[in-house]
Amino acid sequence: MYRLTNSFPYLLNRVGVQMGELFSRRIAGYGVTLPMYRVMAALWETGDQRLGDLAAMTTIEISTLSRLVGEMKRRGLVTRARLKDNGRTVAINLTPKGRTLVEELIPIAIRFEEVAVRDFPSKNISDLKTILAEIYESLKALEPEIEEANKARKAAKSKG
Amino acid sequence: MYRLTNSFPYLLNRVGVQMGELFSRRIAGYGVTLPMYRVMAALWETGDQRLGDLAAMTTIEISTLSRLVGEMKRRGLVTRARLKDNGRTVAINLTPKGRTLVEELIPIAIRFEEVAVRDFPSKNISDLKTILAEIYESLKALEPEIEEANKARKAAKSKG
DNA sequence: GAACAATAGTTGCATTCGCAAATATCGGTC
DNA sequence: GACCGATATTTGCGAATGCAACTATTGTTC
Repeated sequence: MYRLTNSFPYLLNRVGVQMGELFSRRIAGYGVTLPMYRVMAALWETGDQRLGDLAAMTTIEISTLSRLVGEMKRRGLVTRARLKDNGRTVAINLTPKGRTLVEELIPIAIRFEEVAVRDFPSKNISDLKTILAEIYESLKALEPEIEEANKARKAAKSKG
Repeated sequence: MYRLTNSFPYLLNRVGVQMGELFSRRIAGYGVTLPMYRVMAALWETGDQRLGDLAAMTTIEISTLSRLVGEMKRRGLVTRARLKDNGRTVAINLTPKGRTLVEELIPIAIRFEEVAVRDFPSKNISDLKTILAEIYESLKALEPEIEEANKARKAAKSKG
């Protein structure tokens, strides 16, 4: 018998939401939100990104990210500038202020992760990370059948 | 060197967001959103729930859930009624219509999960689920240090 | 049994979000 | 080099979200 509470997406989402909520509260005093942290940490790892790449890296929808980056620029955390040689793309980077801040926050993130996984041997955790990364790739296989199912439904609708 | 993209919350969130987005698109034709599905699947597993319990089970914030349940009631998917013996709590249940619908959707959820995990031996997946469930519990350990850090910060602020 | 605290849920309000449309630039074609 | 499709980002707008304040009911204390 199927149980939601034993399903993979449920267990995953629950941990994700909860970690996000706790981390948000932890960093609120620094004046940044969780999405802002994600953007800064992504830029800290890989600087000079285009908006679309940053969206893919952070899994933040692109229009949401556009506004978020605007706000972060206003606060002096990042820079955003059109490229000279290609005016339709922008390059986003950390400012020194943004860099200093994210380097304060990363140890907190490390601490959180450490508490989350400390009951398990590190081998299990690194396996788990590998699995998560591969599952992410596997999900691409679902795309076509989503299209197909929706197409079928639409066709049935217009006929009936 | 720390990398966001190798951190546990990042890998987790990415899979969670992506699965949610794909599943949303898959079920959109049935006229329900992902949060609605979560509520229905939770009620299918454990019926007759109070709002607060349902919020805990689904990790949906309680005021959001209150409105969501209202909308679902309006659509005839669930019932919501104050208890006779305790007027401050409500009991939420699936209607026959809601039950029929969720029983159509659950096989789709099963299918998605199957695709997600099919590259791994089921032992690994069940281990992974166990770990996710235990990590969720471990996170409670972070609560006190969040309070403490924020208290410390507030004290420093009022002094300086 | 009146007063007050605690529990459960709902609603006001400002913010965030995401889709779709609009804008801006680039690359190719004639 | 004007036109058209493709690519990259931004913006308009309605819906969803979450905190805090509010309402309603129950439990407790004197």
